[in-house]
Amino acid sequence: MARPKSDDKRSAILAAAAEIFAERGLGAATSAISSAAGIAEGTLFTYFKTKDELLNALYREIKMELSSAMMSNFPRKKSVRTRLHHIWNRFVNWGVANPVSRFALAHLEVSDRLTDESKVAGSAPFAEVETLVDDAAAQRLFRNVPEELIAASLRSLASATMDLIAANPRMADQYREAGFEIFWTGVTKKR
Amino acid sequence: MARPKSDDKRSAILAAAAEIFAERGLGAATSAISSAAGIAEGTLFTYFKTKDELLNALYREIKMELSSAMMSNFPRKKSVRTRLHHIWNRFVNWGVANPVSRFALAHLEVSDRLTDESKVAGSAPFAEVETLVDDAAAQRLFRNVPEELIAASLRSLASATMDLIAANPRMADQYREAGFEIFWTGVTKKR
Amino acid sequence: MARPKSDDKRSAILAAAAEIFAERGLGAATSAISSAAGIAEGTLFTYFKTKDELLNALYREIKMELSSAMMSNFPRKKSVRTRLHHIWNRFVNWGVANPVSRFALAHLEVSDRLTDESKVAGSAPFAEVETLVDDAAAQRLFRNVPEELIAASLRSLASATMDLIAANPRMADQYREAGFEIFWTGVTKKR
Amino acid sequence: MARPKSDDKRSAILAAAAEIFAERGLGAATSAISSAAGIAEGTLFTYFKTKDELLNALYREIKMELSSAMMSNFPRKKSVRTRLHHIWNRFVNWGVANPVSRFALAHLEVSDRLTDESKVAGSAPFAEVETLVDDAAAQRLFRNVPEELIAASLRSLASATMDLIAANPRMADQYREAGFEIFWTGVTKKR
DNA sequence: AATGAATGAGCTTTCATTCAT
DNA sequence: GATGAATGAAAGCTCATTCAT
Repeated sequence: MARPKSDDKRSAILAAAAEIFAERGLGAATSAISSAAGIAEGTLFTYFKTKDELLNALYREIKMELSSAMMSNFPRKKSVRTRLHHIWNRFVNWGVANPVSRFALAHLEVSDRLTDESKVAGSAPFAEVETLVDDAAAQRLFRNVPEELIAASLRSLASATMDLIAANPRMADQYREAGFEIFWTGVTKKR
Repeated sequence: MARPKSDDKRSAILAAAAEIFAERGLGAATSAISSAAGIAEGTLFTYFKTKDELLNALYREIKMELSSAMMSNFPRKKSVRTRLHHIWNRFVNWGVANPVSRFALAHLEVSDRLTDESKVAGSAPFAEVETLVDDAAAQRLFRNVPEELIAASLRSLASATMDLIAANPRMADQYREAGFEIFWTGVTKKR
Repeated sequence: MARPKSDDKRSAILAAAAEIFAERGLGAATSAISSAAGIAEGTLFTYFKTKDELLNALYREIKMELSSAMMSNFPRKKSVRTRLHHIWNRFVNWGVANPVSRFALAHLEVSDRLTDESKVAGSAPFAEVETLVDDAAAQRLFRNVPEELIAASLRSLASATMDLIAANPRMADQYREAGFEIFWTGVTKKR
Repeated sequence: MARPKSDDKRSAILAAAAEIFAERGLGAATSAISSAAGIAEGTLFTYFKTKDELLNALYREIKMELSSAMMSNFPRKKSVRTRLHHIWNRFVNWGVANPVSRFALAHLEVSDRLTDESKVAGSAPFAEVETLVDDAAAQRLFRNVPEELIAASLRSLASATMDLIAANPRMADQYREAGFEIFWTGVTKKR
């Protein structure tokens, strides 16, 4: 083989795309991305046939990153609360540590350019969370609310928490813990 | 003035813009908007000097709409819970009843094209909510969490609730009530 | 109406396109055409939505030109020989007088970018020639050759004649007359 | 030389080029050619420095092929009619048997990318035809027409004949014979 | 010599904005 | 003020050619 397609270059493009998209939205020019990645305009298209393909690849990549950040060292045997807390912390910490990915993801998620395959692939790694919620529901830990509202609440409260931390990083620990308490108390039965 | 700029036309443009932006994102062409508004391409620019000006005007308009939807018949004298419940219900109902505005707003809020003035103007009408939260804090109703997390939780939980209702409108009442309970329980002190 | 689309400009584009295509083939850039037509690059596309649309319009225009050149003052009542001679002369003279159209047409005819509609529209004006050949066949003027070979011979001999005239314009009259004699003698019965 | 440039590969490229150009015109990408030839994109350029060089080589190759098809077993001693008939038949049969070469050649001949050298080289093998025509002229076989019109008529009528055969292969023999009769009768003196 | 990734000029087309009518 | 044609600067993408391997 001649020069093989380099994984480095592919990664550089994805990283540059995340940065540019996070900053300027998906309308940003591919030329901005290639130049940020330090490659020629045409080279981008040997790694991703179209801009949409790049978009979808980036989405899946970020989702995988996030999922592995959330799921590494997952305390599968511990209590529901511990497991949810683990997920919450990892999620929030990931968002705080990776604002670029987070913003890029936000843009990607509201766009209409993700294929169904990407959406499926992107949500697959979160199956564990579903199981967890099912589990808890079986244990009758939750208040009498539709199950899907539980997961949605976790996601949305975590996002709100990340925003606050981004605005005021010094308060990170307090926001993160308080956020989880709101979620947990809101969602579980009173005792 | 011979022919004064017509408020009708201005409104038509804003309505068309909301629809088009909701559907296609902010990248949509101004020509799509003018044609949806039933006016000539050039006419749009006598009402809004640039596309960004239109964007910002639309943002402020939607925010005002939302704010007045939330604040009409506000039970200023009633309990904190009643008042928050009022806001919650109005907010969620508005989002459900005005999906176009809601989606347009979502696009606008993640864009980098809103001026600081717009952001300020857009949040001003929500001052009442702040006051309300202050009030409640003074009454020591809330659990020991940073105050700004309260408002953020309300917003984000309400958004999540709207999404669920949009996906499954028959469950509207259940989602709305359950959502509020999660918020209220999560945020107030245990008794 | 504001500035109405001008027929002048449309014609200028078609003329420029003929010139450029004749010279460089259909691969020539649209920007070369717009600049030759004295308009901005974008303006071309308000008159022709795509390059292919321009191509097809040009084809039909040239075919119409040619057809009206051939058919004006057509001696409908005269002998078959006179009528064929008329067509021959008009065809050859048109080609000699309009080399740009002729070359552009040559490029267009071998391209795979003409729609079926264009091909039909382009051949329609030549129905008269068909009729003429049918007529002559009915009169048993032609030698025992497939009818379609008659028309094909006329076309191809005329083209060859035009090429020779283009290479040596002073011989125009001789080539034209000699060409017709070859055609007529080749195609009709010996007496 | 370690690995000499292979004639096989050169031929494969020319064959692939003929096929691709016949089908899509000269605008076709060199990458399509290299892939059809089963070689790498870059390899094409070790055999032909530029696309234009390939174009010109292909033109000459096809012309040589055609010429040798026409001239093999040439009945040098037979009558002018027999010799012209031989050429005619070989020419037409070649075109029918090698549509790819024929179409590629058609594209090449109208392009402006052939060098003068190529044009000269391409016409050289047809010197024999010239001689033949000279010969016949000396014998006063031809009608009183410019000599160059004779060769041009042969070429153009043969092309027209090939087109008809391509459209209706079952009629091949009839078209070929009738075509020749038109040519011969058209061009020679009446008796 | 062979490979195919890398390059960047060039292509067609879109679009916010201007301006003649 | 209203209109929509005119503008030209991008945009995404292609492709002949180069060059590291």
